[in-house]
Amino acid sequence: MLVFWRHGYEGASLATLTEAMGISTTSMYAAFGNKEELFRKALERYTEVPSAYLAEALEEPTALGVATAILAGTVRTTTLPDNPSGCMGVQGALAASDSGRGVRDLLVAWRQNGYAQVGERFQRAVDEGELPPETDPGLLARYVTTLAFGIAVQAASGVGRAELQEIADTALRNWPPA
Amino acid sequence: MLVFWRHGYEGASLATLTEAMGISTTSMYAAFGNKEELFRKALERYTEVPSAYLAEALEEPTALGVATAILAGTVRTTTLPDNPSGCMGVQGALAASDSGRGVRDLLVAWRQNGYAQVGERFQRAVDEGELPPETDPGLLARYVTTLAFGIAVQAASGVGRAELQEIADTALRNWPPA
DNA sequence: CGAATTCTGTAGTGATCGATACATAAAGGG
DNA sequence: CCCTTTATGTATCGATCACTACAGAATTCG
Repeated sequence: MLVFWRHGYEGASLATLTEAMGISTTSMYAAFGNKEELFRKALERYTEVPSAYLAEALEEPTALGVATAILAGTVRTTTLPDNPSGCMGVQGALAASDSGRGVRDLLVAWRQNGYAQVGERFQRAVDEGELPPETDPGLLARYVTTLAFGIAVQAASGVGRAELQEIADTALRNWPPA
Repeated sequence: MLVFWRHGYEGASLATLTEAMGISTTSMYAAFGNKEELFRKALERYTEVPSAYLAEALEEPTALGVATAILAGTVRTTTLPDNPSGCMGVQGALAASDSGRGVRDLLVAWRQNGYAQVGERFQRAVDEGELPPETDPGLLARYVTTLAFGIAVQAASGVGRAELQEIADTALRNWPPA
């Protein structure tokens, strides 16, 4: 997972992957089938562990709490000292060759899924009367995820954790934004 | 340039590149030296043409005008119907293998340069008294570029122009954010 | 303990990568 | 008009890609 995270899908060679996993190519193919399936499993694990902050954030009692937890989790996960900088769901395959289109589409769906979950959570906040009834929960979710993806790109560019957290704080000082 | 824009640096093969340019590999190597130099030239052209909105935006009379023009230009350029979706400066090489580290670092510097230009422009706005003196122009620039990079990721994921422009409008409705 | 079965490492598959050597075609100068 | 020079296309280079065949090691079960 760390290799895919750091180098992306196409930038991670089988040799590097198997060496990091401590197994040989044969064992990897017996266990996963091919490189794309291995990436799918790695993405599942990434979702469950480093990106677990998303599911936890959705359980925050208020919409602002959700947004705050999402951005704080993004900042933390994209700037872990011993892990690659950035978000695997973003830099795993943002652009790819024809052979990597399957994984690229997988990550598009992964990001879309994150957006949809946040949108449903904000819809609930509207339904419950926490957010004004004229609020567009989809737009709000797109706004928060856009900030998160932007933070991920900045982290991949080497921007530090403190500065990114300041950006998150600044953005959410005005809430709801619309 | 379009091939690099669409497939990224490592996802663009020499065969695809030369076919799109209408020349043979020999002519390409005689003219540019190698693939990395070709990418540098393509990035220069990208900066001068599709990304020209940045330089124009910096000449807007107000800081809000600058931010508005940057985000509007980002939305427009990342969702051109006949061009690849997204920003070449982001998806060109966000993650890469070891052999692509040079280009990855080049794009990190490219994004950092964009941030620095915006920061200087906002510093001028502070000096001229347009923005409150306690404003941190660097933080403001990081905020705007974060939104721009986030928009680029969303565009690469297939989000449409109208929705992205709504996000930009929503974000800048509160200005300055800090 | 011994035979069958599962698993793992080594070596090598064709395909494609970026990059070149060589031969041919076009262009420039006397 | 011919020779020199520059530029281009073809065919191929070694390296590496994802992937697999085969053989030996470990394990399981009678």
